[in-house]
Amino acid sequence: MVNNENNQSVNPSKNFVLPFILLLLSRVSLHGYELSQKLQAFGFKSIDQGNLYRLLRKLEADELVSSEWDTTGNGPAKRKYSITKAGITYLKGYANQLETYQSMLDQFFSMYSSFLELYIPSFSTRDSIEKKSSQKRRNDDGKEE
Amino acid sequence: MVNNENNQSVNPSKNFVLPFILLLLSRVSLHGYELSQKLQAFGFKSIDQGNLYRLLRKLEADELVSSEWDTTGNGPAKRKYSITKAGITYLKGYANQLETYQSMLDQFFSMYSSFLELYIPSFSTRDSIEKKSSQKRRNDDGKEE
DNA sequence: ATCTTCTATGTGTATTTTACATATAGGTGA
DNA sequence: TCACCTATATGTAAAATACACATAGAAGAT
Repeated sequence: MVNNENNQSVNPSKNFVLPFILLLLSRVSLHGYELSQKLQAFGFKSIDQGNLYRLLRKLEADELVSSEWDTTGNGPAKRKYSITKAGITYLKGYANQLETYQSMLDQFFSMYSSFLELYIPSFSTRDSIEKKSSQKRRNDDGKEE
Repeated sequence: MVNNENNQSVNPSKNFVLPFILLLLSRVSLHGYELSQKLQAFGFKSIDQGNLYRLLRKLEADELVSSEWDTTGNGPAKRKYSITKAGITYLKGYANQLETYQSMLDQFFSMYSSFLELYIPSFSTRDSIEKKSSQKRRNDDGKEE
């Protein structure tokens, strides 16, 4: 799933949750259960717990994250995940993919507005849809290497 | 994949291409090969031809689209697809899903900007990233029913 | 004539991803 | 003790995707 070389899939539908995980871990170390909650707050309404834990072990095997047991605090032991250098590199790559994804959504809604005008003629006189339209943030991912 | 009831998956990573297909067909009837090209223009760099044709047959079985053979024009016969009423209903539903998807991306890039500032201190003085930020288009899908 | 290339629609199947069910175990409060 | 929350994990079915290949009409080149 995480490809060794930079042939990251261009299809945005693949592994959508992955960049969010890496982004969250880039700020602070978290364990799986916390991640699950933060992802829900992000808008992921149905992350499968089992698959999330499996994914984290896979990411660790691919060395995008590292983990250690956290026995402090209450409750059962937690496996605390941190992002690695390789993980940060991948985060940047995934962010680029998500940008193209976002521009596809912009195009979708631009065309979708026209569709609504066709089907609901009164629609164009309403101001509830403000087109975010064309992508401005572009061609700069903050590379410094 | 296309669920009969309105328990459409909330996970935006599923069937990302589907709403784009329905949107394209909402404007004009197209055959598979044309769809494939329009989707590439949309940004889908790697749609699998075989799976696209299979998906279209599946959509027809689910009655979101209908098809008829088009023997006019040159070349081999084309199967011309049109959207159905049910297809339009689903398009609206998928558009709502894509909106939540878009707001997730907004949140991602908002947080990602902070990440870049941490890792590339000079970044904040540059103006190449203009935050599109918070979602404005919301809570109105043009329902008139 | 046949060869290549482009258009156009498909099938077969392996791999990957996702969904759903279930197991284990520590801790808290009724 | 029982229910509930936290926390991690496995087993497996179902769905989606990737990759290979088949068929066939038409156009233009050699």
